[in-house]
Order: sequence, then C-alpha cells, then structure tokens
Amino acid sequence: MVEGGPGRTMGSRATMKEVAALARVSLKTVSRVINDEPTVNAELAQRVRRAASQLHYQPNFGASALRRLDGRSSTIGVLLEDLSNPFSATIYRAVEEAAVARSVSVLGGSIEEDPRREHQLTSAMSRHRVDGVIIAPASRDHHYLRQEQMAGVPFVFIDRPPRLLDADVVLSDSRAGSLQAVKHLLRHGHRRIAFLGDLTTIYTAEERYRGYCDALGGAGLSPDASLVARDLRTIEAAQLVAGQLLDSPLPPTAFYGGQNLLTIGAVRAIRERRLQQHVALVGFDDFLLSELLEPAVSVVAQDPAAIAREAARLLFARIDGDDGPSTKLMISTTLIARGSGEIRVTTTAKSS
Amino acid sequence: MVEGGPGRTMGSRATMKEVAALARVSLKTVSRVINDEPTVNAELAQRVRRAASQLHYQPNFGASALRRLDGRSSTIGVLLEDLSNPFSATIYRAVEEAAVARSVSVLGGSIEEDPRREHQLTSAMSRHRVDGVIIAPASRDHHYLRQEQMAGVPFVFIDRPPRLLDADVVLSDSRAGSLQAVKHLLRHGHRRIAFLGDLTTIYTAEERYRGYCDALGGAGLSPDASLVARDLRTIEAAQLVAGQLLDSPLPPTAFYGGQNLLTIGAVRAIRERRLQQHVALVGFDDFLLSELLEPAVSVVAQDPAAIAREAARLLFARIDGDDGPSTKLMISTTLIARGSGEIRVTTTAKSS
DNA sequence: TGTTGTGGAGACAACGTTATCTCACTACCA
DNA sequence: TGGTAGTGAGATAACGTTGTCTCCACAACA
Repeated sequence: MVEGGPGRTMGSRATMKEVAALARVSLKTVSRVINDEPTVNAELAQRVRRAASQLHYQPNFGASALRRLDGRSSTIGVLLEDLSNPFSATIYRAVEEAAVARSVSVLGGSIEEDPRREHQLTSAMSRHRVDGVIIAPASRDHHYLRQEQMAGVPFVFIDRPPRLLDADVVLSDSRAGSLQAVKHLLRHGHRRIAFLGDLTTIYTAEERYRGYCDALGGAGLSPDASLVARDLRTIEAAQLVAGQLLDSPLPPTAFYGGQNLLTIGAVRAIRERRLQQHVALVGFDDFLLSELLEPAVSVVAQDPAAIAREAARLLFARIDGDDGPSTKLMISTTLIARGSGEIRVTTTAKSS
Repeated sequence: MVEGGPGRTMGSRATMKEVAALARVSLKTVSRVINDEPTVNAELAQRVRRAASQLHYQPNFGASALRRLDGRSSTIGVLLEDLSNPFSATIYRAVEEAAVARSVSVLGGSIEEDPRREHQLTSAMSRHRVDGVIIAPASRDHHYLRQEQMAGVPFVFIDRPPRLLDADVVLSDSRAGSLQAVKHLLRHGHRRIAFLGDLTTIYTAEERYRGYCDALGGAGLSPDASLVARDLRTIEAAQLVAGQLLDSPLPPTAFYGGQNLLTIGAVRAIRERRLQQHVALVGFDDFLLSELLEPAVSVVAQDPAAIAREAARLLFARIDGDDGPSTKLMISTTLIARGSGEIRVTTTAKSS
C-alpha cells in the first residue's frame, strides 16, 4: 500500500463491485443490502455486510443520487444572514438537529445582506442538487428561484417573506413585538423615544419601524425625524448616533433598539454618559448577558429555535411530497422586563 | 408545464444533452464550454452559453465528481463542537470565507462532545465525498480516520490535536494562556484561586488545568483540591459550584474560569453575593459584552478567526496536492485586563 | 500536388449506483 | 405429475458528466 500520512495518497475507495466480488454475490445484491431492502437472504446479507466493513465501504451519495428515481442527495441548504451571529447560529443549530434525525447533511451559507452572494449561494445549492433550502434572503425579488421550485426543490423562507414568489415562510411577528416594546416605554411616561434601526432594505427592520410608528400613533404622537436613526449596522454606528442624540439640546428619554447590536451600542452610549439609571432602553431580540448588565436590559425576545423547528418541519414535509398551498407562520415575541425598560421618565430630562 | 407553486413539481432539470441539442453542438462541446476549456470556437461557445441560460442549466456536481479523474466534489466538511457557540461559529464563518473564495461549499456539523456523533458526521462526510475536513474532535482516538486519509481526504484538526493519527493541527496555546491568566491573579496577591473547568475528557480543558497548576507551582503553591471544580458544562453548573465555594468557610479570593460559560457562571455567583468588587476573576476565551459588565471581565482571548484561517490554508494546500509532513501550528493568546482580574486580594477575605 | 501537422469538435466509454427485467428455484394445488 | 404462483438473485441499462480517441478541415511545407 502507498504511504499513509497527512498528505493526499492514492488508495482509492472500495466500490459496490468490489464488495460484491469479496462477498461472492452480484452487485445488485450489495445494493439491496446497503439499502436495507428486505428481499435478501439473511446469510447473504451477513456476508455482504462483513465484506463491506472489511473493505471500509462507504456508499457514494453522489452516484446514488444520480441514479435513483427521486434524485435525493440527503443534503439540504441553510442560507442565513451570518452564521456567526447568534440569531443565525441558533437557527442553524435547530435545523441541523432536525436534519440529523433524518440522516440529512446541511450545507450552510452566510448571505451577509448581499443579494449577489445570495444568488451565488442558491446557485451552489442547485449545483449540489440539495433536497430543499431554508433561506433568510437579502434580495427583494425571489422570482429567480422559480426555476428551482419547478425542478422540485422546496424553499422555506425564514425571518423574511418571499417576494414575487410563492413559498412557505416562518416569521417573527416583528411589528407586533415592536409595538409592544414601544407601548411599554410609553406606559412608563416616555414621549421622546428614539428609534435605532438596521438597513431599511431589510424586511424586519422595516416592520420594526412600523411597529414603532404604530405605538406612537396609538398614543397620539407621530415619529420625530430627529429621533429616528436608520441604516445602522454596527455597535459602533449605533453608539455614535445614540451619543449624538443624548448630547443634543432635546435628548430622548428612552431608546428602542431595533436589533441586538444597535441595542448594545445604545447601552454603551448611555453608559459612557452615566445615564443608565435615567434613560430607558428596550431592545428587539434577546442577547446573552443582557440580564447581567446594570440595569439589566429589557428586550422583546424572539424564539429563533422555534422558528427553525417550524421551518424544518415545513421543509421536510415538502420533501416528503406535501404539495398543499404555501404556509405562512408567525411566531410571537415576548417582552422581558429586566429593568432598563422600566425606568420612568425623569423630571429633569422631561420633554417640554 | 406543470403547476408551479411551493410544492414539489415535476419539471425536471435541463442536462448538458438538452443544452447541446438546443445549441446544435455535441455534448462534449457543452462540457468544454462549461468547464472553460479554451479550445472552443468563440461563436460556438456563445451559442452554448445562450442555450444554457435559456434552459436554466445548472451543472450537476454529483455527476461531475463521479466522472472526473480527481473526484472533486467542491465540498468540504467543517465539524465543530457546536455551531451555536460563538467560538465554533466564528471558526465556521472564517472557514466559509476561505471556501467561497474557491467556490467550495461547506457541510457543517456539531459534534456536541459526543464521539458517536463524531463518527456519524465523519461517515456522512465520507459518503458525500468531501474534498477535505476541518474537525474539532470529541473522541480520543482518531485512528478510524486513517481509511479516509488513505482514500485521499485530508483532515485538519483544530482546537484539539489528533490522537493515534498523523494529521495537520492548529491549536490555541491553552496551557500558556492559562499560565498567564493565573500568574496575573497571583501577581495581584491571590493565593486561593479557584479553578472552574470543562469536561476532563476535553483536551483544551486538560491543558488549561495544566496551565493553572504550572502557575501555582511557579509560585510555590500546589493546587488545593477543594478549590478545583471540573467537568462543568453549563452556566448554571458553574454558578452553583462557584456559589458553594464563595459560601464556604475559607472561600477563594479569585476565580479562574476555564471557559466562557463557566466564567459567566462565576460572574453570576459573585454578583449574587455582591462581591464583584472583592473577588477577582479571569476567564479563558473572550465573550461579547465582557467589557460592559461591572467590573468588566478580564480574559485570556483566543483568536478563533486566525485559527480558522490557518486551518483553511492548510486544508486547501493539501487539497491542492501538498503531501509534505504534517504541520502543527500554535496560535498564541492575549491577556486582556479589564478590571475583574486586577482586583487585589482583600484583607478581610485574605487566606490565613 | 502530396504529405504532415494542428486545432477544433464529435463519438464513445466509463465513473458508482439503482431500476427494471429476467431467470432459476421452491412450494403449492389440481 | 404438470402447471402456476411466488420469491430471491443476477444481468443489463441508465443517470449526467468527463476523459480519450478519432476524425475532419485547413494551413504549411517540401
């Protein structure tokens, strides 16, 4: 045998043919045993299994998918915003769990809010002939996926709905959650509530802004443009803007952070100015350690694991042949009061 | 055409054959165009490309890998502890970045410290005929991967070295980092330093314990069994144990958290008892918001992105044919002093 | 003008597997 | 005893692609 070691070495893999030869049966019989077909004599099956393990035989999924009628590759694609952010990572993990239960492998991808990258990734999924895709899209026109659907690949959208395409979708109720968060602040006497929002191109960012407006409207207020900052993406950007707002002549008495990182940016800006006991804050989406800050941060929590479980359930149902009309699921959010959101408006900072 | 919609519909995919027919060229010419072989007349190539896009042709990687001499599937496997923890997620992302640069897709998997699951996942990778694997293993004998190596699949180990197998590896210098952390506490006058550690079966947990012992030894001390808690996995477990230690007659004056979650558990226990200005704490591995706690948490930071970049570099070099001897890379750690680790031993809590 | 070389394109086999068809054999009943 | 199911296993083709071989047209050369 050729030398082992870490490098690439040429000891090719055993095939069914070789297993068949060693077990002295036909190729097809090996196929039957590998696929657990019942119509094979126990003794022969035993012989085949022994031969297979002796040769370290590993079936070739690619070849199998190529030949089999249903073309199944035992692979699904999971395309999310960014696998390194906790929301995406939690979703990935929950989908992975559903997938391993079916012996399906997961091809992951981070779209990074880049429609071009979304196209590249879906195209790669297509070339790999995945059995289905769960996607949190960045683009605003998903029409291009129609071809894939027609080729029999089900898509389940997550966190953001499909546009110009009919497909299943599982969403957090961002607008209602936002409404709830801002109402909470209003209830504590705040009238000057700043909004920190992500890219306006992002569906959920838009929804959260709508919820913010809904709440203000419900209190007879209308959004004050000078208190609304959008298209923020990083902790630093949010920190800067929140700081500027706090330093302005008529500062907000409360912040609503439309996303994890933006909430954290607000925490930093507030903290820098030692205003953490005076300026209220509610964030959308929970984050690790939010309860260990002082004051602990009140949030509207999503349930990413639940979203992922539902999405996986829908996807596998489609893969199993369900061809009913498309489903839209809303997963509700929960307001968690921890302190920062319950700070009442202070007399000194009260708006005129 | 059959009805579209979200369900599975039977509009099969275009093949090279159909593209060839539409472009009025041979199958092989299409193959040449798709693979960017230069020996094709420009006009023909144009015709082929037009036909391909008209039919929404997507090459079948499986079939391609099956036939081509090198058997490349344009897929790598990345098997980590748990994709939902920030360390694993950061590594995954950095590897993904290197992979997309080569138009390679990533099959991810969470081993969850379960050797059985590790076997299942590596086996799945093998069946998918990945071109290579980056793995943070849970098992303690990797001999079983020899077959895969011999079949030409390179493995790069990450965070934990291979055992009974020759393969590339990229590690954080856990022992040195630990030594540094505990020395730091000793320098601030602490003698009763508690150790919170993960499963003793985990290589890095063991190394971090060794570093702890090294540091104590360097100060003429030996580890006090009553201050050492190991095999902890969760925030809650660490919190409980740290609390018990703090409530004991002779409590530690400092904690060394051998892992993120355990450090956070210690923070909670200390905080519950309002001792955060009196009990020192250093953690191994940085975490988000560590700097926003009060006091901010001093840590020994790893550089998971650097680990991943090096691992990807090694892997792709192997895939490109490098068959030199195996490489071992150590990525150094950095002590970040933020406050919690610089608390001096207090007179009241000083040990006898 | 005949020969050789070259470059572009097609014919065909093969990769490892599964679907289909066929066949040998047993068991059962009239 | 002959005929008919039923069952287990092999022979063969085919999936979509690439590697190899062959062929043809055309240019270059003696």
